[in-house]
Amino acid sequence: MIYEQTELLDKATELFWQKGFQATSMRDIQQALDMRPGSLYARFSGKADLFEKVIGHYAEQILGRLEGVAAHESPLNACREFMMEELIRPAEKRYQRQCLLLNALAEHDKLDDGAKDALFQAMQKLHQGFAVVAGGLKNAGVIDAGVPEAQVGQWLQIQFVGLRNAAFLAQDDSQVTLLIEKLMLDLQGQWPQQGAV
Amino acid sequence: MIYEQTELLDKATELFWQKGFQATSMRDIQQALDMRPGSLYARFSGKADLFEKVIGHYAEQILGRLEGVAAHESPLNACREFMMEELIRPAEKRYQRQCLLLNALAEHDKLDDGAKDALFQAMQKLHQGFAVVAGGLKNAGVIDAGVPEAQVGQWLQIQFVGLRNAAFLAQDDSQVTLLIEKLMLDLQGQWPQQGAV
DNA sequence: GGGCAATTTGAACATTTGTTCAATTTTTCG
DNA sequence: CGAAAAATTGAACAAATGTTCAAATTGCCC
Repeated sequence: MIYEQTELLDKATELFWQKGFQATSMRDIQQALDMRPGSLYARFSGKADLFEKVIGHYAEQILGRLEGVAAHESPLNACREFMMEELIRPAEKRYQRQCLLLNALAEHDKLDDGAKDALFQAMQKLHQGFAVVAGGLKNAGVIDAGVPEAQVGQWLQIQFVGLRNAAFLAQDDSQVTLLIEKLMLDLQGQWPQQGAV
Repeated sequence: MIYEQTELLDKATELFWQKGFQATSMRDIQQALDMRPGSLYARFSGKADLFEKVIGHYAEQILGRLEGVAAHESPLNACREFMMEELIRPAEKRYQRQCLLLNALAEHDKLDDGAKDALFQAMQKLHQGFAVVAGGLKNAGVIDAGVPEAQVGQWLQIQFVGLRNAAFLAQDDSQVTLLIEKLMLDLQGQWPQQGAV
């Protein structure tokens, strides 16, 4: 069976997302893609290399979505929608409520240097995406112009990461919705002054 | 070498925290404790059982700390202190900035049913701990009496989880301190109404 | 000290893992 | 068509893993 690089990466992403890096064996991937070991190794130098590509692919996708949020006519509403889409996944895709990057980070010392670098770079890309959203929110007047975008970006990332965990564990999605509304309020709320105690 | 159960669990906790469940081999544990396989298996029925006990031990400890926070004369200050303690760890213990439970959750489908149950129970215990803190905050008048404790507890847990990740990645601890201050402001900020859109 | 129980030892086992490579099949192109 | 090039196959390997258990050691009581 032959695949385009993207299609192959999408399938592998799904597996890694579902089971994690270590728990996903090359045989799992071989079976899911109906490929023999040699064919896979002809495309990727090894499991770490494949994972590295998957991480990059995933980060690129998220970054694109966040740039879309920032460019929306109402970044605030787009931000809420983004959170809802990511957090309220149907039961059969519940594993997608967890963050692929965060899970990878939990296993980061089992990754070789290349994959580790790709992971930290992906986290940075995520942060960058949220900083762009912060910029959009500032332009829209939601946030005071004096608050640094990087700071708001980091805060948004924290909310995103924390909410994903809550959404993964939650049995009732209405709770999650309520927590997203709290996020919306806090976004428009007060921000600490740099330097002030 | 002989160990008390607690001492043994502490050592094992350190290893699992540092490397994760799968990446920590029984041989790692044997070496760290200077114990031979049979001695370990005489105390624990297997790796999963040991991990289960570690998770329980860890959750119990955190719960105790949170109850202390709630009982403090100023729960708000105690809450800030708790966050600072957990998030600003020295370089040699940076791995402790990540959450043992969250990391375990990332590997949850590699755990057997017993360990998985223990993990979900531990997460619930964490939530319970934060709900107790929320109660303390309500008593102190920080939060409006109309906001449910469980909801504030869940929100605090989200902040905790998200901040840990940020603190783990952060290169500058002053950024983390600033984000904790934002948490303090949001805690005293507005809360969404149940049922309202 | 002697004998019984409990604990500890460490070699060994069965699986699973990522990876390799010679042989085979498929594709390319004059 | 036919030969060279590229891709695919699948059996095999070496290393690591969780776990077991008969033998050796230690601890305890009379």
